[in-house]
Parts: sequence; structure tokens; C-alpha cells
Amino acid sequence: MSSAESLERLDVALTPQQRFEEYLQSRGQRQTKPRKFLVENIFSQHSHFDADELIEKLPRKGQPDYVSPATVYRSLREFVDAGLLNSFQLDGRTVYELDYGYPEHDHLYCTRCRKLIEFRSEPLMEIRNNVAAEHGFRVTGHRLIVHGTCRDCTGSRRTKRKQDLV
Amino acid sequence: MSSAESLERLDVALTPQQRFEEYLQSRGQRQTKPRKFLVENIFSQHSHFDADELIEKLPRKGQPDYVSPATVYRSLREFVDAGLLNSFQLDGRTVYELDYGYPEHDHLYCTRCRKLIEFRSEPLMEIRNNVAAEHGFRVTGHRLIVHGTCRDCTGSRRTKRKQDLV
DNA sequence: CTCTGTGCAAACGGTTTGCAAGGGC
DNA sequence: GCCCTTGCAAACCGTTTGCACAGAG
Repeated sequence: MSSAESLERLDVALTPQQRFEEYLQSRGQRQTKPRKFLVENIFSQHSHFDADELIEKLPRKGQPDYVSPATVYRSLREFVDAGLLNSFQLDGRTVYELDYGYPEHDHLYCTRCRKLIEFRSEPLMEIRNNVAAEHGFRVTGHRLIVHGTCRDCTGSRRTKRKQDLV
Repeated sequence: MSSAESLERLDVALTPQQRFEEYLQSRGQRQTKPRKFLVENIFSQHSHFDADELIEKLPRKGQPDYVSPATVYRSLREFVDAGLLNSFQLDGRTVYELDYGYPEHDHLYCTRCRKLIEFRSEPLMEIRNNVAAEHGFRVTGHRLIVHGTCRDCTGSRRTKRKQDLV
């Protein structure tokens, strides 16, 4: 119900770093410099991003703490698996967002400025569950993206994209 | 509210073929054999499909009425543009479904058998619109996919996919 | 006859992977 | 020291595109 663009953090027992450490240990995997660096970097700000945007923000090849694209991709998948991040498809690329420590939510997507606005709706969940129940369907989750034009972009000229819903 | 797996057709003034013909004419494009063949083929059954599945169903190279993959891809985009088809992303591929003559709806997606179950929900639309209104967001549409296990697959063993929601 | 559409093959863009060297534990 | 992890480059996969010929109007 909030009109803020981003939702607030929840209280969680462990830091993302600790949680990832547990995940790694439980699978006999190792804590490495790239992995630590990436978790730290990603959780230092709340935003949506794709692999390419993340790579842009990181040190270039030759710089200290450089992480290769392959490792970034590999790590992102681990983070999703570990429950640190969430991912979904938008305009062909995979978009990631912080999951650990943040409440479940859906998105409004402004097709003009490409901004993602988060929202929570309890009634929405109820309806989802009711519909599923009617179909004898056991829900594990859902993905909802509402397309349109955000407040800031409304009023200026209309969007030109022809295929908003893909 | 129906528990059928597919929704019923609406009454529409023109056949898909006629509608596409109008679309082509309005843009100075031509009615060709491949395009006619594809529209006919696609609207001869109600189902979800991706480019590859469609290509599989069509005559192979060398056979009469062969249509090249490039043309299939090009045509699918035109059909979406013309309002004959709808498309969305699922598991990395672009899924198409009949749009013209069918009511707006959302999907339950069984991650076990990969079946897409259609449903309509008026309350869902209302909530969507309310949420959008609260954010000063002008809606053009939305995409909702509920992931889980369908009736037929429930009861047998659980799904093994690790990343249901991507 | 003109101009759009098609088939072919090459290109594309995001992501994944095989491999040999690097580095936790 | 063992084995997981990394970086590199090549492969991948679904989709798009440049081009020259075919065909609709």
C-alpha cells in the first residue's frame, strides 16, 4: 500500500554474507575473494540490475578485484540459488534484485523510463491462491509485471514502443 | 471462474485471415503464400507454442509449402503486431498464443509437465488497477504467470527444478 | 515493372561451458 | 595436496539481419 518506489528491509538474523557462507558450506563450496567481493558489492545498494550493469560497475580488467564476466554470471546464479537474489526476465535480459531481507513483492514497469516500481498487495495474493485452488493447482510462486507509464513520465509524450507486453 | 484449461472463443466480426489481410493492406504489405499458410495453420488449433514447435509442425525443407525459419520468425512478429497473437517469455523462449478472438487472461504454469492453464479473474484486474492508481501509474497491460504444480501432476513425485521462478 | 517478401547463411547478444592454471581449506 | 574456482575463449541458442533472387500487385 505504500507509495514508495522501493520497499523497506526486513529484520533478518544473518547478514547476506553470513547466509551465503552457510550456503557454501552446506554444499562443500568455498569462500573466495570474487564471491565475497560480489556479495558485498551487490548488497551495498538496493536496486535492480542485470549482469551487464553489474559488470560495468565492477573494476575493469587489470584493476584490483577484477572479476571475469564468466564468474559474474556463475555467481549470480549461485546467489539466486542461495536465496540472496531473485531474478526475472525483462526485455530479453535477466534482471536481478535483492531477495534476502526484502519482502515478497511485484512490479510496475515503466516502459518509457524503464524504471521498476515495487509494490506489495495482500489481496493480490489471496486472489492468486483462490484461482489456483479452483484449478487444483499447487502454487510455488508467481511473477507479475504491470506495464505502463509511471507518474514521472505521464504528461510528457507517449511511449513509442510497439510491443509493451513481451 | 471456469475450471476448463482453455477459455472459449469470443464472437468476432472477421476471421483471423481477414483481419490480417486488413492489417497488411493498411501498411502496404502483401498477402503471400507463406503468410496465408501460417495464419491458417496457427489458427487451426488453440494452443501455446514457440517458434521451434511451430517449425517442427510445418513441412520440412523440400516439401511443398515449406517456410523458412527466418520467415516463421518474421511472420510471428507480424502476427503479434497485427493483434492475432500474443507473446510472452517462458523459460527463455518466446511463447505465442492466439489472441484475436480470445478473451484476456492469465496463466498457471505447471513446472512439472510444462502445461499452461488459462484463467480469467476480474478481481485481479481491479486490484491491478487500484495498485497502479495509488502509484499514479498508467497501465497498458500486465503479465502474470503463477508457477506451481497442476492437478494432474500433484500426487506424483515433486518437481526437481531448482529455479521455478525465473 | 516496382517494391515487398523470401530463403539462405552469417551475425547477434546474452549466457554457458571446456579447459588449464590458480588458490581455499 | 586435493579439489573447487577462476579466467579465457569458444560454444551455444534463440532470434535477427544483409543480401540477391522470387513473386505480388
